[in-house]
Amino acid sequence: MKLRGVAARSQQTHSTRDVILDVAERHFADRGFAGASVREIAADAGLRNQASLYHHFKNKTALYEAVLARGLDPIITRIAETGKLSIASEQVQAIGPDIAGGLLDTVVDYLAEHPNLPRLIQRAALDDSRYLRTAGSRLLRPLYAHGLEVLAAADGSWEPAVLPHLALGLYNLIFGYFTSAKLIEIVVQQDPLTPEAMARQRRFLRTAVAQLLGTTAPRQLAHVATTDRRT
Amino acid sequence: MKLRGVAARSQQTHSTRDVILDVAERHFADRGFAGASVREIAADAGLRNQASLYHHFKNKTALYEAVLARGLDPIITRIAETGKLSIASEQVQAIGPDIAGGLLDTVVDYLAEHPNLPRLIQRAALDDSRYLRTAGSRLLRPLYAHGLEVLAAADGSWEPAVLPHLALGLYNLIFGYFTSAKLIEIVVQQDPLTPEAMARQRRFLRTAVAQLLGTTAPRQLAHVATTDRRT
Amino acid sequence: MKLRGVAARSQQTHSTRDVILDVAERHFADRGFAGASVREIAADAGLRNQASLYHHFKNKTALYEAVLARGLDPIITRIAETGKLSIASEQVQAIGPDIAGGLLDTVVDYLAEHPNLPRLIQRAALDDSRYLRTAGSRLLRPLYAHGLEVLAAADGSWEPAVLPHLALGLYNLIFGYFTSAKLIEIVVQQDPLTPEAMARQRRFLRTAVAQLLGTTAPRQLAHVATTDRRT
Amino acid sequence: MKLRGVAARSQQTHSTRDVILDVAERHFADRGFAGASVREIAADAGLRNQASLYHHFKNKTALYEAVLARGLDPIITRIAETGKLSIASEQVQAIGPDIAGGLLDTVVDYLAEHPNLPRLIQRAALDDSRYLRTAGSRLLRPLYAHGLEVLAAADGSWEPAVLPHLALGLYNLIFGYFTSAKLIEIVVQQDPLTPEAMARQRRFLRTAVAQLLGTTAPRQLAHVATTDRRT
DNA sequence: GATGAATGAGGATTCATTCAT
DNA sequence: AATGAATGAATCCTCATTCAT
Repeated sequence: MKLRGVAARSQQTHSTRDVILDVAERHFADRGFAGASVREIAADAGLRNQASLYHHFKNKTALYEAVLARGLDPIITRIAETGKLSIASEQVQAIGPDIAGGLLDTVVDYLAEHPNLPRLIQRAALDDSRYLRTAGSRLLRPLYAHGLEVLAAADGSWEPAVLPHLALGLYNLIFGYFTSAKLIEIVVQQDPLTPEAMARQRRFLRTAVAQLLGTTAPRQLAHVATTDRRT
Repeated sequence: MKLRGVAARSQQTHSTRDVILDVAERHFADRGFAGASVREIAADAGLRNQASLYHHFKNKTALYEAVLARGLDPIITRIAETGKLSIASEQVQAIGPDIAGGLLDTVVDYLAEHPNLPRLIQRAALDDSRYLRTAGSRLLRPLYAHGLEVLAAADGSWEPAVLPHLALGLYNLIFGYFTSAKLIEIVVQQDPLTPEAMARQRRFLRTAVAQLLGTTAPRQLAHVATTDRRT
Repeated sequence: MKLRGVAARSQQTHSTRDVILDVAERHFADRGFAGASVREIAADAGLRNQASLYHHFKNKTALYEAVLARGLDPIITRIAETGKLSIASEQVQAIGPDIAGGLLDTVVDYLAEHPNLPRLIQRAALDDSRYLRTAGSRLLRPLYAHGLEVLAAADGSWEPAVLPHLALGLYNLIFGYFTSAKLIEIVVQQDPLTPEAMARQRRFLRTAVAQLLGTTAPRQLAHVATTDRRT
Repeated sequence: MKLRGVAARSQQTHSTRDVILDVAERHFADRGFAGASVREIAADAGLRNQASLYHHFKNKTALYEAVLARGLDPIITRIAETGKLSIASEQVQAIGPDIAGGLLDTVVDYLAEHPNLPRLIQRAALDDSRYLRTAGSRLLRPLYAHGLEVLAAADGSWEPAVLPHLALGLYNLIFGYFTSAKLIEIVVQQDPLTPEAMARQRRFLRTAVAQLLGTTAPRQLAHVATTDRRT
């Protein structure tokens, strides 16, 4: 069995398809859909020729959407699962903060491990790609609807009409940190993805979310904040 | 906004250069640097030939940076001015919320009038363009330093190490609304830039900022929130 | 005619090879050699992979020539057989018209049943493919020589030098109908291959051929024309 | 004024656009639409780069249609003009054969001078290109309708239902000679476009058309045929 | 006999840019 | 200040073909 190039690898951990997806994720996150080059992605994936890539993905667009789907699915799944727990419990209101905290950690952990993803998502949000329009309707909408319910139950010094804005605000608070990573590095001149920085960000998020949801006194939260799961 | 023949307009408010900048801003915001096409920008600007564009801008990059500069300058100026006021006053702590409120309105008003800008900035942040690296060091850093001072003075149950995260969070809260506009439209199926939506967003931001800075009791803020300047 | 899975059919009338030939004939006739795609032919033939096609034909050219050969052989055979009959009879002159009529029907019938063929041949003639150059020399030349003899014997107010042009004219009259089928449909807006249209064409051809050969009075031919073999 | 490559020529007889059209006509006629390569057309036209071609024609398709239009226009114009003459005269019936003879010479002369054209047209008829569908409806249909009128008036041992077939037959008789040129060369092993061959073809056509229209006795036509305009 | 994977060469088209007018 | 023309490099994608299984 004589294999050359990628083929040699394909028997191992990653299939060619997965290698391509990995490389493409990085390229799309770094340079956006328009800025990424199929030629370069193929080359970085160890393919001798662009044509090979088209054996696995019909299109640049199909590749892009496969990358997005692979990245988004776990997030959506995690959020949905956490959501179900919260729905299952009868005391949505009381359990709110804990849920929120758990969800926060879950999502932030995942994003921290896949730092390409937030940029990918943010870029997709900026282009209004067809994929987001589809995935948006199908996946994000129920998620959003559920989020609103939780927020509505969580208390409310908030007038109902403003709740959607609160929801979006929370999203921006969480995702924005990663999205602005490049910007942060330039201005603050610190790597925002070190474990220490991430720990601080997690602490900040918990407190901030608690304050915005208004269910817990800041002081209590400050206490909770010290019991970090991960340094 | 398509124009037929530059000459017709050039006597009026907009010089050809400005027309190009307007069109380019839209294109860069919509599709990013790589996705925008000089040819299309020239065409949309009413130029019959791409060559004409090069009479006004050395190349695509120069055009891009001119667009960024024109868009960023007023924001930075406004923030800087508000900042000076706050610095000038001896009672930073007491005056904080008002300042914050004023700044908020100032910035949000400006962004609402130039909805391309936040997307432009966000894209630039994702791309880590040379321009942002330069402008970032020169303009954003002092701005950021000053912002930190204000936050530090504003009280806060916040531990000092987390303050940079708070600063970034506030930025994301404010800019993210516009940045995610396309996403919002898809998920919520409402135009996020109508006067009504903007008013709600302003109310949300005031309350949220007050809660995060922790200087004012939520209840009072809720009251303040009702006295909107703009519908 | 799309097939799902070659295996299902291969036991029946058509072997995979024949299915491929059928599909290829259609594709080559519709789009020409250059315009036809091996990939699409393979797909339309129910093959899941282009590679399979190469099991049956060495390459695209071999496939093309196989299609041509399969299509041309019966025509040449039929013409040759009719020719022999005519040669065998001592009274070529007298028997001419009948032979011509028989040959006409034979060929037209065959072409009507294989409407791809005339287009295939015409395309091959336009392309000057290597195959036609070979087959042309080998098969068509004797056929042509024989045809000339028949024409020469058939009487004719025709000067000998013009006879080759007459021969070609007859060919164009017969084949051109099918060759221009697409054109006809557009201009006349009628399907030229319906039984009725074919019957009219057969009637036209008999009369026309008789007039051109000049052996029979038009009036008589008009009579013959009414005794159509088919519809 | 320093000019290189095509530019040098463009001041002279042919503009770059015309040079491209000339080259493209040859390529399309030789190899068909699919078989012709934009790269090669550009190169043959003296352009250093394919991109230059796109300055003059939007598309390969646009180029193709420009070639077809440039080739067809004169033919259609000539036929239409001859048609008007015939319509103008009150005695359509009597004048028929002369008109037919004049038209024949006009069209055959033009085709003989532009031997690419018949192959171009034939290829277009075989592909059913969008252009033919358009031009077919717009230009060819009235032409065809007019032709039918003339045929109907010209006499008629022909039953009306067969007249369309007669019209198509005449077309095939005239165009087929050029269309089958490659085939002829192979089988007859003579260049079909020499002045002598063309003269014979013209003689053949006149006699054949007269016989098919049935208005003149073959013997008279044979006489007319000797007074050739060219060679 | 069939197929998944890979590949070099070439397909048409668009890119940003330059030059002479 | 504007434009028509030209161009090298790159774009995405499809071509026919091969190889190991």
